[in-house]
Amino acid sequence: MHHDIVQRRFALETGDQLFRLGGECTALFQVCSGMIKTQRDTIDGDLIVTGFYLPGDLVGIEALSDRVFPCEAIACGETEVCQLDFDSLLASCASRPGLNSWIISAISCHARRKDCDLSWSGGQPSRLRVLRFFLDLRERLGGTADEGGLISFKVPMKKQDIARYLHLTPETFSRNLAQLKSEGLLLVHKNEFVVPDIGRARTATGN
Amino acid sequence: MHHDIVQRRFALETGDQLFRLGGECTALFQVCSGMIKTQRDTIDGDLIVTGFYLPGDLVGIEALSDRVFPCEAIACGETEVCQLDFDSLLASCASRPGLNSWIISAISCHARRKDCDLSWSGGQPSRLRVLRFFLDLRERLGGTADEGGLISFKVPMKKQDIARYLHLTPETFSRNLAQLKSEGLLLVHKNEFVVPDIGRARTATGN
DNA sequence: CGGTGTATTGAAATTAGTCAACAGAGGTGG
DNA sequence: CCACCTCTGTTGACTAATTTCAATACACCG
Repeated sequence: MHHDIVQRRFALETGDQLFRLGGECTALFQVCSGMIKTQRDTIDGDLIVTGFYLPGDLVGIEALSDRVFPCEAIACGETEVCQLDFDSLLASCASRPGLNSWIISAISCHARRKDCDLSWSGGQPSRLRVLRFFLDLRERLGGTADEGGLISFKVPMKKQDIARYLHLTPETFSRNLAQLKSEGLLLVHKNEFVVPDIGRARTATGN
Repeated sequence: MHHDIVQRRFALETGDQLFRLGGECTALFQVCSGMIKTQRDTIDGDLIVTGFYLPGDLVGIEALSDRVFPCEAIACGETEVCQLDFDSLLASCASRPGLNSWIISAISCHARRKDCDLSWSGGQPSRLRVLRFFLDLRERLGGTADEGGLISFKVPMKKQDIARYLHLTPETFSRNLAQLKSEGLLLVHKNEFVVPDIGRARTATGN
């Protein structure tokens, strides 16, 4: 989609930095494969993860207005991204209304996602936050059905990153994950996750 | 600014609904005076506030992509808003590059704000969340300096709303507020708030 | 002067965080 | 190929924080 505005496409390895906090920003990035996480230090020195970006997602939207990145972006696993320069993007928008509404729509989606994140990243008990996180991730990743019709999905990020995203300590996250496994709501093997009974899992989240 | 794209301007009373959850969305709203809050039910039945919008802020950005509001918007106190229709907005963008980048910039600012909210809406102890909330609000509201050079600001929303925004119970919020008052970090009279010593308050937040 | 909704306060129960020790996986070098 | 090292994740006991439940105070409006 919109191949003519892609400036370049490149690959990142695990841990590679796509951009750094405070860096000047002249382009957006769209994830093609893999995963990007964004993170930032809090004012009391903790590190928190502010988002995970999957294929199709745009990274860097927060920097469009003042062109400075408010966070750093790191690849979780092997990742490919496309680079979309602002200036050529804006220039193309002028001549192509469709492109313009595509961008606005994409940014709006991003805002909606963040907004929804706010709904469940705080407040509710940690066990629900963890379960919802995996249900949401499963949905976003799509996953591939195996012979039994179950969908497994690969989780490339470190557990510590998930904990930092959910505002939990690694210990609390680990305990909750163990509990969810023992309840049979999640099956875990290495980085492969399976939700054996979606209906039951949804019920457990209160839905 | 951009008067020609304002479709209409109207006033709301306390508690009036600007739009409802799931409602069809054909326009953005810009707050002219007063305050708008957005809220939503969580899947377990709690009500949470997802944002407070002050004069200049755009409300409804999350709905741009699929044109359905993901939350409801309510006026906190007497409020005036401008309505900006999507279609005419997009049409105007085509002919006016400046308008287009203004919109993109505004949406990006919104995203950045949400992103920063995520940084402090969870995790940190409740006392810091409360203090930071008021420091942030003070900065956004601007406030008016009195004879002593201190800036007081009026807080139109209910305390319960703030609690729901910060993912705290009203009780916890109330206790923290009482503590901040007793520490002399906040002065409160009715809805008027004063931060007597900004430096000390910032230090207390860990900054 | 009630009356209703909102805010505060207290004590108990629940939850998450902290600190410390241990286990496992992955990588490096002998 | 194995031993070792390091980083990450797990588990346990303890501590600190927040929520919950219940009662009371306060403010606004009729």
